[in-house]
Amino acid sequence: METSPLHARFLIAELGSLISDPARAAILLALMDGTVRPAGELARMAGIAPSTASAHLRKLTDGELLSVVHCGRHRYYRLANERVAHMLEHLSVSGVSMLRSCPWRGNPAMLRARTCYDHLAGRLGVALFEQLRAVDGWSLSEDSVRLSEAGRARLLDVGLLDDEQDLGDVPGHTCVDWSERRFHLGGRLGARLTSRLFERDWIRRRSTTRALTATSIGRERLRDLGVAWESLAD
Amino acid sequence: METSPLHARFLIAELGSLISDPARAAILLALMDGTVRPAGELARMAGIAPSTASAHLRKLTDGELLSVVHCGRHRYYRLANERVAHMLEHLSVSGVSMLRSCPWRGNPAMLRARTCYDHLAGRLGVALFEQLRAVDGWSLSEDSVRLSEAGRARLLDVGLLDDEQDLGDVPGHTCVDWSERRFHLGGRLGARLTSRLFERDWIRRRSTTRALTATSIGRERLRDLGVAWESLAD
DNA sequence: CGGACGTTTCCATGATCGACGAAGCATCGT
DNA sequence: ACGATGCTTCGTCGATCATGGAAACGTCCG
Repeated sequence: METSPLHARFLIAELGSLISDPARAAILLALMDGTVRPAGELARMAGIAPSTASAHLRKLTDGELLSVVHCGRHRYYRLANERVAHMLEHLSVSGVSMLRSCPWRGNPAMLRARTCYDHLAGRLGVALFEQLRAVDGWSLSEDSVRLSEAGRARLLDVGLLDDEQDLGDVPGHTCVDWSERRFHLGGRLGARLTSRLFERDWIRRRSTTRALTATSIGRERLRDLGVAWESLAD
Repeated sequence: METSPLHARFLIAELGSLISDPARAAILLALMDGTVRPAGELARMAGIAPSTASAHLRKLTDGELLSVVHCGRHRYYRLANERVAHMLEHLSVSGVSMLRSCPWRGNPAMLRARTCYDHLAGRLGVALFEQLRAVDGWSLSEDSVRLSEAGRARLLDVGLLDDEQDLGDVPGHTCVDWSERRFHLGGRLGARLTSRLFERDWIRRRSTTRALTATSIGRERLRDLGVAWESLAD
């Protein structure tokens, strides 16, 4: 169902209010790379007093643009989820790129496969999404992506899912992969499938970065899915 | 080059201010389907006095979110360009879909091929973008898409471009095609190529809608490009 | 030419909001 | 237990801004 047009204006306006202040915009920009920062540091980066920053941070968390984790006497803030990051990326209007700073620029490993928050991105993420699309593996609706029967069968086939696992109710969403200018899968479904890839030891993190590498067993299984790991290199 | 981080906060904040008012949000929502409406109608739809609406409309046009055309004693307003429309589409954060109302839902002809503002969209738009990508026809940079040498050669091959035409300097950009969850080409380059398609009579408008149909000569040429028009039907 | 209509400009009002300092609260280190 | 540190709450001031009515401007139609 669509959002009630009567209320949509208020939702948009509320969101607009949140980003209509330069200090809040600076805070959001500072967090756009996915980092987690304490309140004081954000105050300094925005050039405002701690008390002022606190008020802004409260608004942003109340508005569900930020999330906060208590840790001792520190409070660490970060973007609430990847939807917020994408929303901010798309705020550019006048041809000016406000893309989140790309730490993977010129990093082949990151371009090939990486995590985007909690799900798969890069060429591997895109390729998997496309391969499952090719076999009608997704059921696309207006605002979500779910695993179709065919998709579930496919993943069961290659051994990523078990018999009893039914992810048909888990919603995901398409996620714009700007490094590839294509879509990959995000949302809860994207996170679930990615954690399965880790559990099965098909993929592993490369050292401390968000870049990923496929294990030998993973490469075999990916080939079963129609994705040649070798071809994903630049 | 990236936008100066010092100024990005102000650009974002300015944009936020523009959409932070329910009345302005209502105006933008009313125009999100691409329609063109006079000031009085927008005032009525937003539930505010004409004088108030006039002030809002001035801000929105000054902020380059709307454009206005004089016509007699009327002033018709519309979204400034498709970037604004996409920005608004992407404003949804809380899982609520604020996608522009899709008049092509369940309309096979629109899904197959249509214009999106001034460029090609739907399955045909996506397929052409992907086919040229497959032959390295695009040179993708951070914030623009241009025709590469290979791409120019390809289009020259199939007869879409002439010898003397060099669109290498015309910038375009990727444009999210939500009906297909893929990218197609927008921006000035997208517009230029699309108008070429019309000039060559490869495609024509279907009656008065934005839906398109391929002529028989067009279908031949598209096949040369690796796009089978018949396969784009649902 | 004169009245109707659509739109904008001007103006005064009321409300909202961001700014910072001081004080309060919680936690860490010694 | 004590001060130091990180952060929030409170109170107040000043600036900004949305609002609608009245008046002015421009255009269309008798």
